Amino acid sequence: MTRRDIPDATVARLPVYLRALHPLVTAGVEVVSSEELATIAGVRSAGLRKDLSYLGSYGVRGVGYDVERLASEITRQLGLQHPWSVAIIGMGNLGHALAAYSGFATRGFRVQWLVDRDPAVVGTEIAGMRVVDFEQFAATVTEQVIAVISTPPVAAQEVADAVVELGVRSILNFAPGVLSVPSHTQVRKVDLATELQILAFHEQRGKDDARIATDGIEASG
Amino acid sequence: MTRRDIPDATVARLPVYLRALHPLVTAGVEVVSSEELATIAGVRSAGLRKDLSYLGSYGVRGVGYDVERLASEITRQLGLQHPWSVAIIGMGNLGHALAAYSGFATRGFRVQWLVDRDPAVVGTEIAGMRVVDFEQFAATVTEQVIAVISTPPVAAQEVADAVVELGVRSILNFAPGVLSVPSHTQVRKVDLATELQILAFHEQRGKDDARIATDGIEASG
DNA sequence: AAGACTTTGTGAAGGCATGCACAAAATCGC
DNA sequence: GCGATTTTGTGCATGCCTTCACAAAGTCTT
Repeated sequence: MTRRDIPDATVARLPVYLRALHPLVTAGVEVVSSEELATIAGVRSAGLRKDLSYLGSYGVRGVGYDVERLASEITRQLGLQHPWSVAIIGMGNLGHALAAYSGFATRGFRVQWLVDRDPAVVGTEIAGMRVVDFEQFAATVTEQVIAVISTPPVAAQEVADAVVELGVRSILNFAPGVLSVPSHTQVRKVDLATELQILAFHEQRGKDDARIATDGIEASG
Repeated sequence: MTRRDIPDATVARLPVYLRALHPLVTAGVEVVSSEELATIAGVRSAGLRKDLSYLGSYGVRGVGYDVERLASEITRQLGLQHPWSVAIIGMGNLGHALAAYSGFATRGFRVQWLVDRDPAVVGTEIAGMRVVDFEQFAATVTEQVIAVISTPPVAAQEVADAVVELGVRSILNFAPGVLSVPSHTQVRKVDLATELQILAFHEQRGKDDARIATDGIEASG
């Protein structure tokens, strides 16, 4: 059982497990069963066990998983031992909210740059950080950085090209529309209106179906 | 070919196609081939054709798809002929940004309620709308409504219970963590930190893989 | 009117993910 | 110590989604 090739579906769930583990770690719980953790995470226990098996064998039969060890193993696998630097580009409403979002810091990320091209915004302070223009950003980037694009749609491609040019290989894109990037660059997209439209479809169909989970995150009550 | 049971994966892409069609409609383009539209939407043409085939036969062989007809058909299928009412609950940074987000209005949604429980926030105006408390919201809801939960994590479950009680059957949840809802209620989740963590995993693995698409939205350039 | 050309719609195949069911492995009680 | 009990790890079956490849169906040219 090599630790290479973890299925994409599993990778997408590891953050969920990590999050589910966090309160247990804090509460000092030492051991958790796949059944319990699956309930917290909103998945099936068999799937959880299979997912964890890709990381190696970190459970004890008849007992369960060592909470702390499992959390640290997932953290390691996700590459979150050291925080990642994040640049938020586009300081509109959304960029503003993202800059102030505390969830990044608590989950392994450090927002290091707030970038905008509007001279009226550059130099102002948002959530305790000074907004810089793209040139200043480009001049100060040294390490690996994840770019978050929260510009208006028309500017998104241009920004993507520019950050790729800087060596960025991971982009989280909030602007609707498709980004063209080189093959070595990964893009994840969050489109709020799309999410609502999917909900609308099912709500309209209504009655028959329902309970469709995005990532298998939801549990019934 | 009944028009029931459209696969989930297809439903999730219909909004993308609709968005890709929009500029074509605006530009007055009359016909588009699956190849062209697939490029715009960032998918493969074969998959696009299969997806569209679930809606019925709206293309003409040797020609392509009538842009306007296709757009209106997808709009109809998604249930977007009439705008849906949306309530944003939790007027923190994110709720604030969502309230001001223009993308909802242009894509079939009308934000009708901004809800918060902080008395200091209730009554204030955000993006031209007055913030109400939950009681006022509950008292004025009549029609179908989609609830967007942008509260802190600890309040999310409580809010979910409350809106379900009001008859809401569709929830878009920005709060990390699992929501327990009755089986007739659908929840979609957007977790920003999770998205970054997935990026971090691939960036760390680096080199070998990359170009992993969230929804198959990205195109290479 | 017929043949060349284009593009859709779809059957079939392959790959991936999920869920089941159970053997393997550990603890606990006596 | 040994059998009962618990819980993991995983082989297998099932179902879903994607991709391929091509026949069907239309347009265009001559």
